[in-house]
Amino acid sequence: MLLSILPLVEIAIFEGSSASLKMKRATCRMSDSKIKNMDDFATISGISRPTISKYFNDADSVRKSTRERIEKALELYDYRPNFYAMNQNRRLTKNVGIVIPYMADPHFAEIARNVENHVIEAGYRPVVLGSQGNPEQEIENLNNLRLLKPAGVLLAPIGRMSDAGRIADFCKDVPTVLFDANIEDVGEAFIGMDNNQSIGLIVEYLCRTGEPPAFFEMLTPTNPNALKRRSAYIKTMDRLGHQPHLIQVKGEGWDFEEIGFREGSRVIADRTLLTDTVLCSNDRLAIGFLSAAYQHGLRVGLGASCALRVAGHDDHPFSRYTCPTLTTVSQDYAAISARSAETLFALIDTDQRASSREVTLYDGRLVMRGSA
Amino acid sequence: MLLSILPLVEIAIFEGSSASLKMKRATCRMSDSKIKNMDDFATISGISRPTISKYFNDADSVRKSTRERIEKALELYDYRPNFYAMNQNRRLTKNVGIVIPYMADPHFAEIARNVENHVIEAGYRPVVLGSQGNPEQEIENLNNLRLLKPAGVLLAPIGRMSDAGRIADFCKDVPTVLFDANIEDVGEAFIGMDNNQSIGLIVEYLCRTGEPPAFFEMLTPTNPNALKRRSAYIKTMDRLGHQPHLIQVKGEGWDFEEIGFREGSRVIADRTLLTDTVLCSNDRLAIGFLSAAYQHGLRVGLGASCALRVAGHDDHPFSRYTCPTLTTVSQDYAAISARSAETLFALIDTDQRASSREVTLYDGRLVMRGSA
DNA sequence: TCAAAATATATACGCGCGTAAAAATATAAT
DNA sequence: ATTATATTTTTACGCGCGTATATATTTTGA
Repeated sequence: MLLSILPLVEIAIFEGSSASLKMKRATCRMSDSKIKNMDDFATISGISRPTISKYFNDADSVRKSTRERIEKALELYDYRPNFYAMNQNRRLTKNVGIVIPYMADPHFAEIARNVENHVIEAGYRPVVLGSQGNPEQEIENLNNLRLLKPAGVLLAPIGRMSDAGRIADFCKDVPTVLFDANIEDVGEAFIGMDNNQSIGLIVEYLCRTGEPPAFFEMLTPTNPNALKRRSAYIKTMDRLGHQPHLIQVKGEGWDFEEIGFREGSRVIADRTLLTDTVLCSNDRLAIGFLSAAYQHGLRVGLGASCALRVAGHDDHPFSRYTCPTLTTVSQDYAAISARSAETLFALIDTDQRASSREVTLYDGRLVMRGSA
Repeated sequence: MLLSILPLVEIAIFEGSSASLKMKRATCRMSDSKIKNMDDFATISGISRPTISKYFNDADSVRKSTRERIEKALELYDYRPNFYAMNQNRRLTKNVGIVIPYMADPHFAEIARNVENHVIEAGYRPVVLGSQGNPEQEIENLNNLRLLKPAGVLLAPIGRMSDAGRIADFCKDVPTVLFDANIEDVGEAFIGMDNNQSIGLIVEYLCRTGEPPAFFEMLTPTNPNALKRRSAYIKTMDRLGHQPHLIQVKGEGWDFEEIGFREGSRVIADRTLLTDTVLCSNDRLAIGFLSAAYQHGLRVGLGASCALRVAGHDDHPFSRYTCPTLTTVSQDYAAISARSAETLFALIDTDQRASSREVTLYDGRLVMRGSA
């Protein structure tokens, strides 16, 4: 029944600058008036509400003397406009939505953090949302963003499972830049990494330093990057004159370490591995695989004493702490997030849609660690 | 200047039941009317707006025939009330805030997920917020929750750095149950784990199966549980007639793996370790320590062939994939989250503050894996 | 000093929805 | 059928703030 639609809302508010907050906190105690709304604040500050409203929209839009009076009052009474009421009847806000596929994945958490900073620096207010790997929640996040009337949205889609149609509908209403994972022809632009280059890089490295790698991946990956990596692997192996060897394991959901561990264990136990080198489609799978190898007594790493080489992809925050540390390809987070933000702000500023959908791909960088 | 206060908002909306959504999606295409608000929907459904409003507040509060008419209309036009406008002038909402210290930590992500489910089951709408380890953002989260007029809040505080005074202020206005980390006398109740019991458990286990453990921890831990664990360690060692040995390392922030790795490396290199057994204050430190041991060629685990035993605390989702897998104490997530939710709902239902602040502590369970 | 330009005020309405009270209607009970 | 009860409708106002317009007050420039 319809009643059981119970939305879950994740909200977190972050204060960029804090010095002023502390000041306010220190002084506001003396006058414990109950400033409930803008009207109250207008009254005690002796300034009309429309002017106060203007100030909060853009502090430089009021006369300097007025601004100083307002800020003096702000130090006495720590009033702040109601964020939700604010957006209710605004034409254009300074809100920028940031939607990522999975909050609990440190990989995405780091990306979000990065993008967030760019948004703050540009004078916008980031609104970060996680879709928890659930395409319906992804749509829900976008619908919810709509209510905040965002100036634009930076969206890293879940991927293959995403409801492309409804996302496209959203993009018609709100300027949206896709990043991390592409959906063909959706959004004004896409910024991501060049899986072709990055996989080529690590496959070449592995081939040069030992046996050609097998490719360990999920049979039906959620992320479209995974599919690109698969074909990039095959292409590179072909180019180097090696026979591609795909290990496509079963598994659904986002518990990649578990899948890497379970299927890695199986592969090792079955002795179906035709090579001593395994390239995993992403670091989280590799982390599980490493654990499986350890438990089977297989020493992973370079050199004669090792039975196996394992490499990953993404430079997951955790890959520095695996045993051995994980050789991988790092994404240029900085460039991707900077460019995504820039692209969106350019769209917002020109107030027009992109004439053509621009796709920007950044190169990965080889990170040589202990595992391969 | 005050202008630079740029709040960051994290929002995610989750649809509990989805069958109805799909149905709506399938049928709403036929009539592409632009239902913008409740007035529009009232008009097309032929029912007055106050009744519609009543329905969305509680579907059972309207006559069955009316309800059916509304739901028939809902299938044709997929209208949903504006969440933010809804809360604007409500006396009491069904919103329940859930605030956790750090979103990107899989440990807290799992706890949040658990609590969330209980809130949904009770017919409330969870609003999950992460404080990113930042006490100001924690306060900001609470302030922001206030705007949503929540029926209650489940708060896992950052800990030692939390602004206890302002949190207490919040608790005066909104029924709040603390969990995971306690702040003395703040909130209506606290539900957590019994660090005394859990540390006693693992210290006893370690002593019985090998050398008494040293305690590896941060000198100035963020989390108050860490302090309890420290004294529990000392107490248990005393009781067992062993000399406590604290290894208190420097380090700030939330990058525990890095601290565990860096300081673990130092301790191992310095040979200041007086024992072959190390109990880490939490799993994330242990994960870093394990990595350090591996890099120093120290074999970790039980048995004669191993040079070191390492144990953790919490049963972090990742501790199943370390090399070796991590022996630890698991928190009773299920019990803690269930009890926290129950306690809050009892408070909400009776509509009165707790007569006395109740503290409930659950036992930990020993998880014997490979590392000790 | 005085007019022109810039800014602030007063006033009013809008956003999308909650909620209260009285009037109208439908249902249940007799 | 009639009365009593339960629901719905009408009407109106409130929440906290954006925004528009006319008016009043500065500030600026000459």
